[in-house]
Amino acid sequence: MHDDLSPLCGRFLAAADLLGRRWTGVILRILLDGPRRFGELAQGIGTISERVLSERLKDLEAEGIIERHVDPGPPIRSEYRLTQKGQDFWKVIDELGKWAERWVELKPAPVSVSGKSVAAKAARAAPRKRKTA
Amino acid sequence: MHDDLSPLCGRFLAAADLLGRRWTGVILRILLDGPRRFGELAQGIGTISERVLSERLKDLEAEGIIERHVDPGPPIRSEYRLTQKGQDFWKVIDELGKWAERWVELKPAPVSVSGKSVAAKAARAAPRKRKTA
DNA sequence: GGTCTTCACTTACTTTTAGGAAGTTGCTTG
DNA sequence: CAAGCAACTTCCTAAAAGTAAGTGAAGACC
Repeated sequence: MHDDLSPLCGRFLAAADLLGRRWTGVILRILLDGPRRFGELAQGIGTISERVLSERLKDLEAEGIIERHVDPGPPIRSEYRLTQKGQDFWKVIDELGKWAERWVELKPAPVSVSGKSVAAKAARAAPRKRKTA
Repeated sequence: MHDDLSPLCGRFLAAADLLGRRWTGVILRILLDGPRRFGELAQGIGTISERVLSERLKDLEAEGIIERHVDPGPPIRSEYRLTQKGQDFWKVIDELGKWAERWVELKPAPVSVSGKSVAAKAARAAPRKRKTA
């Protein structure tokens, strides 16, 4: 079956662990478009909390994936940009994006189309993003 | 900068959210090698708790990424396998693996080589996998 | 010059998710 | 019939993430 896959070694586990933290993929996706400031990232993502964004940026910086540049030009502004290690992540993000385009259907709203409840199974799980409550 | 990337739309966010749950990438990586049973997955991953593995498998099944086949041949056994949607994920996992090969350095152990503490920064964060405690 | 606002974060507190271990069900083996 | 799988659940604790409010420095407004 895809016997040409990279092996499941410690390296892979570390990478999966990184991407397995919430928002990491989205942050990387945005930074691949170019450097961004803290506020821009927060806005671009929309639903991330500043607390977690701050945490994630520190994680990524510690991993050497992004760099933080502070411009103290009085209105103090910081900017985050990808290192080479981070830039190199682009193929992963791109493939994820392609997969999403092919397979993810936006659920427009839990409406039923011709009697069949479209978002049936989704309803019984998903305590993530219950912003509506 | 990579202006040919897929857009940051709802589809991407959903995909990133999926992969942003811990263990998802690793489970997919293993299933890309072929169908696996619950116990095999648990063993293959090593450090996942059965509780979470069970949860993650249900998530993935609900998303239509894997299928659960129960073989009631008295020793009841279940088997998980990828659907087409799941198989199609292979490029993402493969790129992640390639990135990991290029950029992830295995930290052999927190030994100091010639006086310099090797795992210096790693030490102050990482309450994940503190199995050693 | 006192007040207001922005930016980039922190702190404090709550909820959700993950980890760890023991229990459950159904069937088999000694 | 006690023990042992296999595949899960349950229960309980410990990390993460969510939410809101606060901090500090620099302008901008009045």
